[in-house]
Amino acid sequence: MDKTLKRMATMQRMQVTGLELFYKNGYYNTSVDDILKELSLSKGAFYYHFESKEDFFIQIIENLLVRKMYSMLIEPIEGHENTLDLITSCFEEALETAVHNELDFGFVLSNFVNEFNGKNERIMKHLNDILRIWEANLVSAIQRGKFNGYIDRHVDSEGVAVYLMSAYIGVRTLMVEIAPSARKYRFMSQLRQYFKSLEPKRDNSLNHQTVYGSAN
Amino acid sequence: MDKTLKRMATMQRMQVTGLELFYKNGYYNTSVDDILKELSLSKGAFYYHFESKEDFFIQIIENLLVRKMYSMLIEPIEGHENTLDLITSCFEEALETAVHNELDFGFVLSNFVNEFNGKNERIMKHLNDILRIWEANLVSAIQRGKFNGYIDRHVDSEGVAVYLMSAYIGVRTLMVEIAPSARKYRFMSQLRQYFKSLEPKRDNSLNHQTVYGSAN
DNA sequence: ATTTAAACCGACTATCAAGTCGGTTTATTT
DNA sequence: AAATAAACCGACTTGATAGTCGGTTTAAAT
Repeated sequence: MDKTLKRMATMQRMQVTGLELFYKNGYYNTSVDDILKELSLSKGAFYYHFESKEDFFIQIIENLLVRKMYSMLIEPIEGHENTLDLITSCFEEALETAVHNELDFGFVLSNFVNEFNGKNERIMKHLNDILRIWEANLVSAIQRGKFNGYIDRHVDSEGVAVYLMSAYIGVRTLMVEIAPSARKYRFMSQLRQYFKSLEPKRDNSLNHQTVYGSAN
Repeated sequence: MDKTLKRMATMQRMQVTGLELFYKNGYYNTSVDDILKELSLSKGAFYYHFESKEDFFIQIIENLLVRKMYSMLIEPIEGHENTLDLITSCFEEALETAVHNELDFGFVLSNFVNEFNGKNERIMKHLNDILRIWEANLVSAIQRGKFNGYIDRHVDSEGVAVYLMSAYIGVRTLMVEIAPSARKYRFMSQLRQYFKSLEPKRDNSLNHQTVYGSAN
């Protein structure tokens, strides 16, 4: 096999297995040897390809986590239809993978935020970057929804974005142990309820000020 | 000093400092020596009073975390007024302590859930117990709100409870790094918006089925 | 004052994990 | 076939930390 190909293949295998184990057991609770044992590789191979465990992890963030966040939580809502529907089905799908205990990258992200917060500034910087991208993307989706008439124009786009991310991250935390499927269902129907309240009010324009923007 | 008093005092000091450090740096990232150094005590003192680090932590959960959860997130909403207002001001206050980087026990809880999930079943059992108590309390608050006419009777109490806990835990995760104060403000105003949508609809009873209960 | 035990000290052990490095294998180049 | 370098091996070093234990201090009881 071509040497560069072999290099890429080995690094890829290490990163995939690394992310799996880091997700399952946490970064600090997963030793490099754990990953290597899984792959029947040695310390030498690892430190030949990566500078350090931390460096390894950052490459995982950049190569796997960022891409997956894009494909699961960012690109799916970049269409130009009703953005609230897009977000709904996007969350629906992401939470479904969570129910089946598969890797759900929105959660992986929030998990790592929890684990590294206050402990590793360098890694936090990378994680925060992803959060910011997610947030910015949600904000522009909401704004698009307003522009297209699916969302009331008085709605605070940034507020909704923060609220959505909060709710998503939170429900994933709650789903880890107790009744994930039931919690997903309940969560989703409350999300729909909340989205209903963001729709444009056409019937009575006098109510707008009281319903929205308690901006004091 | 009385010996039993001294014993209690020392154990209390250890637990308070322990919780502080466990919260700040995480359980696995805080050594027993870290705590002891903070208190100018020795290993001997620690293992004289506690069986193990794990046992120590469980006592912290039972003695400090549970009590604080009660006083911050459970008892404040046990009044008999408008429960949505009670929950709002309760969250408002809890998040305000979070803004000032003080110990916010709802977050401490979710932090630990993240840290121990899949790693320590025994500790998780204790943490899940608290989550369940919180949830049960929220559910009965919502039901009380329905009974008192502050919340529409078609609302799914369990759904709202899960949604509230999710949102709270999530926003706390988001508040750890980026713009906590702004995020708190945005979160709270969206929460109020969501609560608005739970209020009884008196004007048009025909709309009920379409607004609520997409229970398919 | 003496006894007794609770409370505490801190050196020590055992274990685990990150990272190093000299050596070996494998595949490509000449 | 020989030379070369990338890829990999695994024993070893270093540092951290949970838990142990024999000894010392402190304060209550007699």
